[in-house]
Amino acid sequence: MTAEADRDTVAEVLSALADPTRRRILDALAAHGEATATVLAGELPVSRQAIVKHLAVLDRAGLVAAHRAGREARYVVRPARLSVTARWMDRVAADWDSRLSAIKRLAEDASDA
Amino acid sequence: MTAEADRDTVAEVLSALADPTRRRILDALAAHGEATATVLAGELPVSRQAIVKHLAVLDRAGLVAAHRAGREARYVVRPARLSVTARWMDRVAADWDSRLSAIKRLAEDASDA
DNA sequence: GAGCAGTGCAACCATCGAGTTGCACGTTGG
DNA sequence: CCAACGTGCAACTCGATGGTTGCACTGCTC
Repeated sequence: MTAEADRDTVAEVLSALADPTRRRILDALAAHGEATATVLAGELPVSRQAIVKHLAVLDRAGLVAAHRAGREARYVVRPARLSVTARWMDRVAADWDSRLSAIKRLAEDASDA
Repeated sequence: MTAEADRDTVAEVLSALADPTRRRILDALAAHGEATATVLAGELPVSRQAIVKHLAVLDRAGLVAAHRAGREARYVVRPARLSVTARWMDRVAADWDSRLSAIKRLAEDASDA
């Protein structure tokens, strides 16, 4: 995956995870291993339709995958994109850290002079 | 930091990072090491006031810190919360992974029987 | 084959938030 | 000292989106 694709992935994952209801859906989904929108709607305080929309967002972000079993649409969590985003975040944090220590070094050198 | 505080932190960081403009602000800020809202507004295609609001959000999320120098308010990035969120994400991804392999094992056992 | 689950689609509403503009206040430098 | 610069606060607009309800369709089951 290229760096640009990574950036897009990260953007989608972040905005998908920004919503509390979607995080709860992912929690419930992970707990079940596999579940339908109707089942999830039974556990969360929102309508089935709301769940369906959220699942669509999560699907676009690659955080869940769907497969049909007869008349049911079963969803599963997908960890890959989450790992990508976690790594991105770690890289950014490390980058900030090194920049900050560079600044600090400069400041100390200046006060030495 | 307790697990609950972590969850709150993560929620705030995620919704702060969900906005593309805020990510660009953080980028620019990291590049400068230290910058004022006015400077940032000069580099990004939004007004100073928009930057100010975003910086307030980022400050609440603990991703930046401000200090006054005369009539200026200088901002700096703060990596800590970002690392916390990255670790949280990694834990969740690992959790999903183990749940998925547990399911898979069950499925294989079932087909063996 | 009739009826019931379960899904999918569409229209609609309300709220939230990103962005703008205008103005008043403190700070600094000629 | 006053003029200009930078900041902070408030009011307003507007699009995105989370949520709802209603209905049509499809597949299971008796």
